[in-house]
Amino acid sequence: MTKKNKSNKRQIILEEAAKLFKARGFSGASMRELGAQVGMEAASMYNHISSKDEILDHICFYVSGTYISQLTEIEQTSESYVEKIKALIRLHIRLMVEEGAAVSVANNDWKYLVEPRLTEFKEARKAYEKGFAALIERGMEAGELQPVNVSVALFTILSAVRWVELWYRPGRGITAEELEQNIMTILLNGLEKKP
Amino acid sequence: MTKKNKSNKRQIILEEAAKLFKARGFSGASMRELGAQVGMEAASMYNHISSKDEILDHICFYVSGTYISQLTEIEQTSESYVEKIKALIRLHIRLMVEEGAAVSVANNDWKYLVEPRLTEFKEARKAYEKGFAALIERGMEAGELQPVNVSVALFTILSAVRWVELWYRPGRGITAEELEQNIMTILLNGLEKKP
DNA sequence: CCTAAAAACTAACGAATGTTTGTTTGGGGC
DNA sequence: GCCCCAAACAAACATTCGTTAGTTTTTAGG
Repeated sequence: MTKKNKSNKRQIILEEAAKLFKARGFSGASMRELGAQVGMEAASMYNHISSKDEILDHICFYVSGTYISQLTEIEQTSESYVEKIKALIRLHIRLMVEEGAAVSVANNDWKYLVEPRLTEFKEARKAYEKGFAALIERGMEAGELQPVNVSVALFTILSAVRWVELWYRPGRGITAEELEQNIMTILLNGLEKKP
Repeated sequence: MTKKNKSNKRQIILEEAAKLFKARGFSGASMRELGAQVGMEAASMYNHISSKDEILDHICFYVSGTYISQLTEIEQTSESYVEKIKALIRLHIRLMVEEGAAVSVANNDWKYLVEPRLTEFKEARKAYEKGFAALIERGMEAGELQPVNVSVALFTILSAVRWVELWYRPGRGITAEELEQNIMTILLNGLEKKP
């Protein structure tokens, strides 16, 4: 119980921190603001977390860990490359919809991580991009994808999915599934109507 | 001369501020850091600018002003909708390549603007998005574009172009023209190879 | 050269920052 | 009913923040 309660409070702090960091930025958010949002004094939170930096660390590596483990899973399926890429795009959209705040913080505030974790994070991200790029490259070699610059394709996909955090709200007249469908269509089939 | 010199120093401060804000975020960047980068004491900069907030204000509205004036220009041409949209995508990529720091700050740190300028900025951005969305909608009605959710198409385009700031360096083995060509192909024709 | 203005500097301000300290509180186990 | 310890608190810490004040240096014009 005690442990559970402790984990619980810690979890609440981490979740509220993700929301606050997303709204005000890591540097712009103060521990006193966070305390107010959690419902306790700033000092009290140090019973559950060890520093502001640790909060950011937890959020960033939670997100990067999720991405990487899902990538490894998708790599091992026996789908076509197009299907694997689709699955990754779906993963990005879903994570953005379900954990928008955390993903947003990992995307925008990772630069405030302190060494050596900053380097670790950058390496994890690079590994993920490399794995994703390999799928795109294989897809081209297999003739499933159009021949374009692989890095450009990779980053276009990764970015095209980022705006979801800024725009998507449940009840905006579009469901998460429709969102996926529309983004997928644009990225894979293109906007222009072919005769 | 005096006036010119003053403008000059002011311009240098604004440019270095854009770089610094991009690297460390508006909240994370201090006036003392900026002073060091400009080559003078923090206090000395107040001979040329009136506050840190004013710097951010200048950067954000310079960028939004550029976008809006270019949009109005493109709207008035007699090209097809696809061509107008292409021109806008080119504009985004070019501005990102040429003024990456300022664009980046306007994209990420506009939330630190202070009222009433914050509201003004948000309204300007909304007006721009509305104008851009109208072009997409007309393009669909004219049968030039595939029928997808207009907002999704709009934000996918706007985001797909954002990563350029994080990735593009002159001399990365790809020219700005190739970049444009590749992004345009992906967004308009799609990644998937059609039989 | 002399002078007056522009622009740089040093020093300091009050406010806000993350965090520590020491103390109080309150609920569960004996 | 008592004790204990996690968890809350208020108060204060040193540091950093944006900015101002006062002073000195640099610059340009007569």
